[in-house]
Amino acid sequence: MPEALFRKFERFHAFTESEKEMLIDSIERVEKIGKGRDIISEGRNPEHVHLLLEGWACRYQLLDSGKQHIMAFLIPGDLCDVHVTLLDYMDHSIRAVSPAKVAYIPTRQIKEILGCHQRIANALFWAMLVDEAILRQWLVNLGSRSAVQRIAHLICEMRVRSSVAGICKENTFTFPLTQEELGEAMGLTQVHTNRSLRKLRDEGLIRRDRYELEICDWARLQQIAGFRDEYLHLKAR
Amino acid sequence: MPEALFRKFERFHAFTESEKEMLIDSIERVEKIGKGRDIISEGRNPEHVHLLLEGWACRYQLLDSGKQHIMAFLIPGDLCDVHVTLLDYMDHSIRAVSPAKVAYIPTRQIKEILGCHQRIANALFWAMLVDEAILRQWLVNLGSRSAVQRIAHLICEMRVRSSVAGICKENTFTFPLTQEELGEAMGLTQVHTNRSLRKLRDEGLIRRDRYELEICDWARLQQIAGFRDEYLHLKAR
DNA sequence: CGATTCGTTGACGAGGGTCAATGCACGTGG
DNA sequence: CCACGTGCATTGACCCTCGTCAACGAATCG
Repeated sequence: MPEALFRKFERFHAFTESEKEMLIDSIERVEKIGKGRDIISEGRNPEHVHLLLEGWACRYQLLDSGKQHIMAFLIPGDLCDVHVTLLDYMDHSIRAVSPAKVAYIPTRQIKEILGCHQRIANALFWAMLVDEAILRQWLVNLGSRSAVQRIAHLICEMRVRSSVAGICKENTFTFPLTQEELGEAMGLTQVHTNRSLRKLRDEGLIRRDRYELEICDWARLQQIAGFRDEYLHLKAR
Repeated sequence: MPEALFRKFERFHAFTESEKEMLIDSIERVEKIGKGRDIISEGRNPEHVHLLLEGWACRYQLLDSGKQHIMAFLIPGDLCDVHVTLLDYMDHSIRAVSPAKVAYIPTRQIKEILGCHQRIANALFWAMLVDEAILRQWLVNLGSRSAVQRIAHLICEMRVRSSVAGICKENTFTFPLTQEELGEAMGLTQVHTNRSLRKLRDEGLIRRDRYELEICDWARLQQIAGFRDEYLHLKAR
């Protein structure tokens, strides 16, 4: 089931069949989550770690102002909250931005794996470090780039990550965000997000049909965004 | 020597004397780093992990535009780059923003500790998770708050972290940033940073004397910033 | 078939960027 | 001790990106 996870981890090191089986066996159950529903809510420590199998999700936080800010997008193969194995408190929430399918893995199991299976533990650790690197890039994005650049950069990132997860065919992949959500992530209003997207479209860089996104000029899109993929640590070693 | 590190880790769990000794013994040497000098540069994988003992440092990245963006501030007790134990590539640089003292720990030693000493490994893991949580808050900061709020929020954070590290007396602590650096971190120009700082000063919230910063109204500063310290995971368990 | 959600467009204003000059505290060398 | 240079903070004038408010379309769904 979690092919996307294995594909991602192969960047770090390939798992043996028995390791894969162990991971699959640790899945307690799989659930479908409706679009817009929370997978985990801020506050308490859940008893499961969640692995996204299908669809997109986002980390987000509610603000005093009533607005919310999106801090990350998760795609198939991403673990939502290895955090909770060590932190006693979720400091943000995660919700599905499209219909999603989620695997529930008991926290206990993850702890056991972390303790007993060095190789898998390292892979999880590695995945967390990459997540952190992504977070840093988002920070640079918000802090130092214009609206158009920010959006272009996010598109570049999600395209590469989708490729790694095996859900990007040619130059087209699923990008199931409303302009409002895209704005919430990029620190922009929905209106300005709309205009910026339009610029990218008018320049012939991207095309959108419903929630499918096609990249028409990959080289120029990267260049405009200032995107370089090193931070995703793709090179298999 | 690394009292700040131990103080910080106590939030997670107290170390035994032998564990402390092991960490101290793993230090190969200690070096002074001049203000503005790089501790590690983007690119290759160094053979040491760096522990900050005195002074502040920052993670930063150079941009195509020639500008740079600061993605984190490090204070005594912070490990700069546990990353390099698993990632083969530093995707950003770290430099001293004030004169600093840095302990060099061979990567090999850290790997050994991660493999053999579960408790210490967990503590390192925990520290990384907290760093990630901090990063997420910075993201919210840049994405959803005004200049004054951003700066106020950073001040709140650094005050709490300084307390934990044991380098904040009463309401005063060392805040060795130029307005330019502060701006580079908050996504603002130096000029606007100046005006925003002035507002905080005029409102009687903070006072600055050289690089000492005094917080005059802690409650209101937090309120303006929208600061809540949960994300720092302070509660000792 | 409305009802709702999401995208599109316009008008206007404000927060923050840019450019540039000035002041102030140093540290250094003569 | 003064002269000078340098790094940093301060302030003003002006402009542009992006936010706000609001209305209208288009698509989807029960």
